[in-house]
Amino acid sequence: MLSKKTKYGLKALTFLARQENFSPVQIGVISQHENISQKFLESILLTLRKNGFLGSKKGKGGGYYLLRDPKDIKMSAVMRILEGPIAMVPCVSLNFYEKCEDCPNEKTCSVHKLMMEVRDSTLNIFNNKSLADII
Amino acid sequence: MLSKKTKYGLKALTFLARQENFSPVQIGVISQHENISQKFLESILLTLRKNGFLGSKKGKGGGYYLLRDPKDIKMSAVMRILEGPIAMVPCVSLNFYEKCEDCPNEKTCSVHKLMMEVRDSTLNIFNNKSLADII
DNA sequence: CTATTATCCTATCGGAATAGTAGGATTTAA
DNA sequence: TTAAATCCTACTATTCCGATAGGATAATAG
Repeated sequence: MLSKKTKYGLKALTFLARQENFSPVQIGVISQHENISQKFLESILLTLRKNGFLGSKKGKGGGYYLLRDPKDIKMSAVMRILEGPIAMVPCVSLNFYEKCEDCPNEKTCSVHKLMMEVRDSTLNIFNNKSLADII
Repeated sequence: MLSKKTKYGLKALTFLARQENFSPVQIGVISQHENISQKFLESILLTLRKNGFLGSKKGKGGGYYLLRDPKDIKMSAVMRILEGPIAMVPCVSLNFYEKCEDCPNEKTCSVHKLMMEVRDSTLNIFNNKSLADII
C-alpha cells in the first residue's frame, strides 16, 4: 500500500508543476487545494526540499517551488525518497538491499524470483514516467 | 512491502507443492525447513485451508496438503487472500475498491492514473504465474 | 527597527497493523 | 486410552503511520 506521505507528496509535486512560472506557493495553498493536513504536508515538503526536488523561500511571498523541469523528475526517484524501496522484499531491492534472515539461499528462493519480476515491471514504469507525464 | 504472512504462506505452498504425492505434512516440518515460527505458520496455514487452497488431516499422521494442482493455483489468488489488495491505492483496486476521502475526482487524479498502470503490470504477472511456475 | 509572514525543526502522540505467543479444545490413529 | 496432530480464540509486544505542538529562524514591508 502506498503511504499517505507518498500520495500527498506526489499530489503536491503535480500541483507545483502546474504553476505558471514555478513561483513560490505557500504550504497552506497546496494543503487546501489537495485536502491535506497542513502540518503533515509541511514535513513532506521539507523532505522533498532536502532531497533536491524543491526550493523554498521564507517570509512574506515565500513558499515552495520546483527546482527542476518536471520532465527531469523521475517517478522512481520520488518513490524512493518518499516511500522507500520499490521492491516488495528487501532481498530484491536495488537501493535498499537487505538479506532475509530466514532465507538460506536467495538463488533458490521462489519468493525471491517472483518478486524480482514484480520489481522489474514496476521499476520499468517508474523509471519511464516523469512528473511531466502524470500531470 | 510484502508482509511476512504472505512470504511465509508462499514458502509453505511451494514446500507442499514439492512433495511427492501431496500426502499430509506437519506444520512443524514446514516451519523447520523454512525457518518460520511454528505458531505463526499455524495461523497462516489455517487461512489457506479456509480459503480452499489446502486440506488438513488431524491426529497422528496428519498435516496439511495441497488440494489442487499447483498449475491451477494462481499467484493473484494467493496474494489477495494473504496480502489483500494488489493495487497500491484502494481507489485503483479491483477487488478491494474504496474511494479516497481526499480526492474529489478520480478521473483527473494523477496518482490514480499512475497507480492504475502499476496495478496492471503487477496483476499481469500474478495472473500468469501459478504455484507450479515458481517452484 | 519592527511587525508580520512564512518556512524550519524537533519532539511527541494516538491508533492501527504486524508479528508472534499462549493455552486449551477437538479430532484421529495406533 | 493415549499420544499426536490440527483447530480456535484471545492476547501481547512492537513497530510504523499519520498527524500535531510549539517554538526557532529568516525574509519582507512599512
